[in-house]
Amino acid sequence: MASDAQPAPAKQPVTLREVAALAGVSVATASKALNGQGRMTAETRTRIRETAQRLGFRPNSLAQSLLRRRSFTVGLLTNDTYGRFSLPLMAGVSDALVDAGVSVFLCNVEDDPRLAQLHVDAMLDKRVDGIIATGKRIDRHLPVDLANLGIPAIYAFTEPDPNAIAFVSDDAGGARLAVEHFCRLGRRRIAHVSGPASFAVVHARAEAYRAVLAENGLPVMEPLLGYWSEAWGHEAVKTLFDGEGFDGTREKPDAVFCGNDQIARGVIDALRERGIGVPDEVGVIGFDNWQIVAEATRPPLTSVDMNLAALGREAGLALLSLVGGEPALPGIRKLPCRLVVRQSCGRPPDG
Amino acid sequence: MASDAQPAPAKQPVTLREVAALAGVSVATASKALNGQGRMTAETRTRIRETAQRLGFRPNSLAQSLLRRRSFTVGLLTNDTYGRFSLPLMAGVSDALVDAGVSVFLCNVEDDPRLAQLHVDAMLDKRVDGIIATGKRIDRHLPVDLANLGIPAIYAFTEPDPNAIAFVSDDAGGARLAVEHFCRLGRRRIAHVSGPASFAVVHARAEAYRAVLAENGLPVMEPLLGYWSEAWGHEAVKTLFDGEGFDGTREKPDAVFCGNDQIARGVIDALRERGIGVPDEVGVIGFDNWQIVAEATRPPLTSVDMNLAALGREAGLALLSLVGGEPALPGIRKLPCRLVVRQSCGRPPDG
DNA sequence: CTCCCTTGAGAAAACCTTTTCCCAAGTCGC
DNA sequence: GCGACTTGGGAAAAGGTTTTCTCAAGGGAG
Repeated sequence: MASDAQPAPAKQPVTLREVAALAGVSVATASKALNGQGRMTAETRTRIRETAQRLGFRPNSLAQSLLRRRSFTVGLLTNDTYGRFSLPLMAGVSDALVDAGVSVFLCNVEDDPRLAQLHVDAMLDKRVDGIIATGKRIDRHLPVDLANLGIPAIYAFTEPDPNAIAFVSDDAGGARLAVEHFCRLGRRRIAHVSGPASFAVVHARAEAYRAVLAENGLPVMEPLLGYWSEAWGHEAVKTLFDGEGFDGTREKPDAVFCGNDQIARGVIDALRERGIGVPDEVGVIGFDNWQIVAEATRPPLTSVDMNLAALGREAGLALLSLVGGEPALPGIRKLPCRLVVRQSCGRPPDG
Repeated sequence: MASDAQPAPAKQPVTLREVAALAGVSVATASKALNGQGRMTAETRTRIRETAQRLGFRPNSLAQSLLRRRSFTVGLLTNDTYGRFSLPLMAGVSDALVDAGVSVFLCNVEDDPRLAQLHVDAMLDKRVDGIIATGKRIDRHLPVDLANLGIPAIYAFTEPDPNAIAFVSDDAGGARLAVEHFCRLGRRRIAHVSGPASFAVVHARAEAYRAVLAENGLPVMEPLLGYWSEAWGHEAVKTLFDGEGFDGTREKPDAVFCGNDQIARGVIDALRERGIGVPDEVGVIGFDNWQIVAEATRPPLTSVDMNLAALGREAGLALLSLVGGEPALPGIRKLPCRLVVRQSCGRPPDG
């Protein structure tokens, strides 16, 4: 026989109709009882609730969505294949939304416009309440236009045009954090090695680097722009220590602020090979706080953390309020970074 | 006025009813026309199709799902926070499903049973067609039971009980690939440095390592088990080169097969610091083929790739056929790894 | 000229829930 | 004792689509 003592393998989900029938009421009343709406005796309400509980009733979200015109789903579009940036961000988004019962479709669209359109269409068909777009790097845009989709769109860690809503890390602020930390530690010859000039963040950070040095009356060395790789970090060390040095004084750096953790790692490895002590002779600070790299570096790498999870959380909350109909001004919100101090930057001279 | 020349900002999505009205037919006929069902004159069909096209009609997936009892969504559950393994896998899953119009909810549940249950419930409410579960490592299970959910579940890169359906990488095969490659290159003293003994894959790979050496009549050194970190790679090199060596012969290794790329990187760095040439004196092969690490290693690291994207694709296709009602035998399917040869393993002596 | 069959298309039910409107019975005030 | 109001609960529509059933018209066979 089909009846056994098991706790019901939930073959077909229980519907409200069944709950209502078993509780001896109409579906309308059952619905109201479960949603705390309508008027009925307390006895009726509890009876219905208990019946629902006993049957393990869970409302069909599809039916609800159809009626409410709200699916309680959002799409997260990314072109960050390895998830270096998008996964922490996604964690934040998810965290902000899960309590509202909102689930997230993750779509990796690489840089393929056709694939991007395919995913966007699929999400539109599924009536997502909104879309969050994120990119590998702040100015590497997605190959698809999210305006005029008829649903709210929020950008995170990527800046489209200025009349969209975007959340990005405050890269200039992050750079300040790093360089000012070096200043406080008494470093006086601070160099900057960063990624390609084609990235907007490279310039934002370089500007901040220059500004902080100027404020502290320290000499500036023209930032070395190259690639986001360890190999470039190695190469940059050659230039830094075999080259001209600062301001014609031929002084060598006692600190290097790097554009990301991979560059920083390359720099540290190259310094070690030259017999230059980190952090004693030269301090190094990275950017991104990619834990797995920062902690494996010897010594462990001090790095600027962009708080991607917080960024994702903010983006999620903003989308939620947008979906809820609250108005929001377009614009770009910069969220502060934080410095995660490990051992590569050194300690204050006096302890 | 509300009418302007813009290409219609699609405020409210177009419904089938509107298409039908404009084409002068009933919704039933419109539906059939668009789905290639029913019978009607070719003229009617094309007229309806053109109307739909012109209005930019896209069927409401929610309504379809409600009726078909199929939502064209699946959930991907993971506890891999940084997405090292789950993102490539997800890419494969997504790739397998996107053409079927299926979207993927990504849920990172960390190791929190409460959070896991929350996500599973949310997905059940949304009537996902199935669930794919994946873990950080093959034997690090999710803190939630996916049996008896009433929908198909597939495991990828994680093995639950043997009467589930799981796709995992053939770790033993991958290890064979690496060790046999060393043998072909003429290496004779092949050591193995791997992760913690608490991981099943560590033993699977170690077994294969022993087997291949035995088959080739080469001496076995007891595998060194430790951690999945660079630091452990460093430490292991001490043991390998300051210790007993092979079989009391006190011979030192001329090759090291590592349990992952981070260990391999640590080993290579430590060898360089000892002045031991890689690959000339000692060859090194890693596992995971974590591109960003493997390519940054000097020299670039030869590594075993678990084909996670392929794994994801297989899992996605399997789930699809399960959802389609096709029966599938429970069991664990192992998918082959492949060796990605870079420079750390050396070339054939006469090559 | 009938009868049957085919063709083309529409009506309606179904999926599941929410919400508005409605009604019957009871209660209160005067 | 009567009107007005409250209370408890149900009927029905709505959301957008698919599918089954139904039906009218037309065509061919006898």
